[in-house]
Amino acid sequence: MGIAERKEKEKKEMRSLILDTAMRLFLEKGFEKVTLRGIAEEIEYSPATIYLYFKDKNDILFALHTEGFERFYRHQQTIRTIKDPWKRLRKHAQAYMSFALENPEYYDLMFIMRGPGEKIKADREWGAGMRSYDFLKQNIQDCMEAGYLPREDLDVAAFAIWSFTHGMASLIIRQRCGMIPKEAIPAVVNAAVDFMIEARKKQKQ
Amino acid sequence: MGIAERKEKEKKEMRSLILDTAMRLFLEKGFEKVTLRGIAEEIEYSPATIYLYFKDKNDILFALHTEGFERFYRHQQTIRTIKDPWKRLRKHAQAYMSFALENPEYYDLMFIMRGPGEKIKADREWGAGMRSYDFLKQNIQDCMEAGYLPREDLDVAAFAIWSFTHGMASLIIRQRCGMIPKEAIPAVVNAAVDFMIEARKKQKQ
DNA sequence: CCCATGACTAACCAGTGTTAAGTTGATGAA
DNA sequence: TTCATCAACTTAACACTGGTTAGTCATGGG
Repeated sequence: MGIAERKEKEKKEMRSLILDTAMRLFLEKGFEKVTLRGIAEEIEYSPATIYLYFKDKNDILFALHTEGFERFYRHQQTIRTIKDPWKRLRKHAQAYMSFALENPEYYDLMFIMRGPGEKIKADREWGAGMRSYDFLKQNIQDCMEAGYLPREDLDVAAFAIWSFTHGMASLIIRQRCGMIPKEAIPAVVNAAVDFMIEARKKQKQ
Repeated sequence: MGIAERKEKEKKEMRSLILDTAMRLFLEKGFEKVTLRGIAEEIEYSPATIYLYFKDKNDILFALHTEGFERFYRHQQTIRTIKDPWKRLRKHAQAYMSFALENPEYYDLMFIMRGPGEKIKADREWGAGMRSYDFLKQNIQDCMEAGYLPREDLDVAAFAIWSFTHGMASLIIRQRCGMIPKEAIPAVVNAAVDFMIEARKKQKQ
């Protein structure tokens, strides 16, 4: 089975070569500026070759989309081990931001870009996103139960916190923060998390 | 001067007809999906006619961009009359959100879309945005001075609050809130503002 | 009657997604 | 060793779309 096996591997490699290149072009050119011909040229194959590995252009964006949520979820899981719910929530926000800032292309695709086909809503695409959202909600609930946060509407709290981190991430990624010098951004983000979340901590009674 | 005057008026009307139509198409089709041919068809003129009123496509986006910041600033000014800084800050957030939700096309263009020509940064484009940002900062400072907020870093506080509202606005506009039923959105937004801002209020000592 | 102005027609040109048809080189049976 | 097969890959084209412009025409003020 050596040969079939090797071919299988090569096929996978080609797929991820295309995927990686597409993602890199996203980063560089942004937008729908990613073109099949562009990808093809970059990997030094003909445009038609790509169709041997992907159904069409959307299929590529789709694959990147799911891949993004996969990475995102894995990235979040690093905070699982933190015992104290409050510390965990804070790290949660930090992890969110570090994912966004270290993977701006993925973040953009997942949370900012007008979707490749807006119809895919109830699909397992959303499922992957939901998994992460539920993880956040669980974390907030733990904080409420531990007395760190007043027992308010869980959905509202989750939406508020998510909005806050997403707001920072998308302002930075879409370059609306001209007033903040680039090198100061991580510090400002951290301070903002303090301002918004840390300062909201209720002393355990 | 009757004739020249009338022609002047007609020219202005045509300009804003094009602008309005372009903006409406933005709303409907979104994206860079706005095409000169599309606008032309909509206003029932030939594509070439548009070039009599605008240099090129970017010129149109540009005009919409400035128009957007103009409206935005005017919208914000309605809260000027509120005396109590804390009430004013809360209304500020609400006004931000109502602008965003009532003018999603403008909001998208101004704060989310990858800019039509990213280079225009230090320009008066940014100036118009800055004016609104400074207004927010002033409001926050008033709250600090009135003892409603602890005297922390003003820039951090402004960035945090802006991020929060922008996060809500952009999640909603770019339809990442599948978990919230459409009709519940205004209420959730309000509750989130309470959660994030209202609850952060420090009693005057 | 002249011609400036506003508008239109028609086309150009550069892309873009996509596909049909051909080429080639390795694979594996005869 | 030979050679049909087949998958990978390419070429070339199709069918569009979109921004843009050159050339043309009608109308109405002077």
